[in-house]
Amino acid sequence: MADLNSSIDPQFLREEDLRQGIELLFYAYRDFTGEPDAILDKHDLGRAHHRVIYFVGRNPGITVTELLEILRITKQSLSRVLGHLLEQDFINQRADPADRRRKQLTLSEKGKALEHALTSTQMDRFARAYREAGAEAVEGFRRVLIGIVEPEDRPRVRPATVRTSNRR
Amino acid sequence: MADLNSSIDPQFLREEDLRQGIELLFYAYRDFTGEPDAILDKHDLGRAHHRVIYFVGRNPGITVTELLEILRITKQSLSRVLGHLLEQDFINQRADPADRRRKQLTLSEKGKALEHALTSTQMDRFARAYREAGAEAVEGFRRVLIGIVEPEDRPRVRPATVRTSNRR
DNA sequence: TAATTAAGTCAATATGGCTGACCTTAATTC
DNA sequence: GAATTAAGGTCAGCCATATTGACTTAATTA
Repeated sequence: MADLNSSIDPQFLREEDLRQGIELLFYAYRDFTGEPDAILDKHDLGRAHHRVIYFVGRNPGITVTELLEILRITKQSLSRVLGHLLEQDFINQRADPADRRRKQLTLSEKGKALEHALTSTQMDRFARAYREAGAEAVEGFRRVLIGIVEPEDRPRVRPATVRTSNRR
Repeated sequence: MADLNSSIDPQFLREEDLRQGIELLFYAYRDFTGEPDAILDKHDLGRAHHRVIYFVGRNPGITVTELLEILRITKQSLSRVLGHLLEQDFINQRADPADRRRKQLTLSEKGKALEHALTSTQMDRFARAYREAGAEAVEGFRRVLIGIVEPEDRPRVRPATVRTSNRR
């Protein structure tokens, strides 16, 4: 790659700043998973179960294949975790009436309760960070993170709520 | 927790926006680890090795205990991974002359080369995202992520380079 | 000298990924 | 209608990486 410390680069593209970004992402992800993990432990569930519960809750009626695309794991890996959640009635499945091979996944009431318990710890963390940083910083946070995500998975909707600056 | 959709909250604290943040962090982390993982595979190493190589490279002379505090894993878990990296001469250790119980870890030339190969893919990703988002967004990104990290692990130094706006 | 600290080790266990092979059911296409 | 394709599930085994707990060694410090 090109010399990152080239004099023509803006200062925030210097190696030191890029490394700080890498480290912040590592630490933030580490800490952001800590609280849910503690709750999951009590239910004998792991982080993989959390991810499934989260995305099923967020996308009611999602199919297994769609879930696999989000999680980027294999069907076999998902199967164990999903099977467990079905057994324990955190998740319900029903055949898609339009294509009965597909099984639509939804959270049960029990699943919704757990989803809420898990996600609310993360929302609290985000809410505090957002409040402290301010709306303009939140918009920057969003813009940078979207740039880090692979283009095909970037969120499509641009929430009206973060229109705080008059760029573009 | 309090009703997140209370009318007194700023709009960016609504549940929908908080969930978008959670998802962005998930997707960003997932994609940010993808490229290094592919390189690591070729060397028969895993993500755990990457983390060790990264933080030893970033903190030359770091001790095992200090590394454990960053990674938040157990000594036994680190031992296998670190042992492997020592065997394969990615990392060197030498006793701290001031306290010979402590072993100072550094990257070998081979380790530095791998560290660079791994990290440069991540720096490229950050550089592109930073460039597209702009200096102001980068500053917001930093501010929010720091708020998500547990206070004791927040970076201490405030780089002069990101002073691009005259806030505060 | 005794206690503490840093590091390493042995053993057992769990989680969550992976590959490969195979099956069922349903939809689509020839 | 038969053959093919697609979605989903299942079984078996493997591997990486995490855990707890008990213990050792060596070096430093009180």
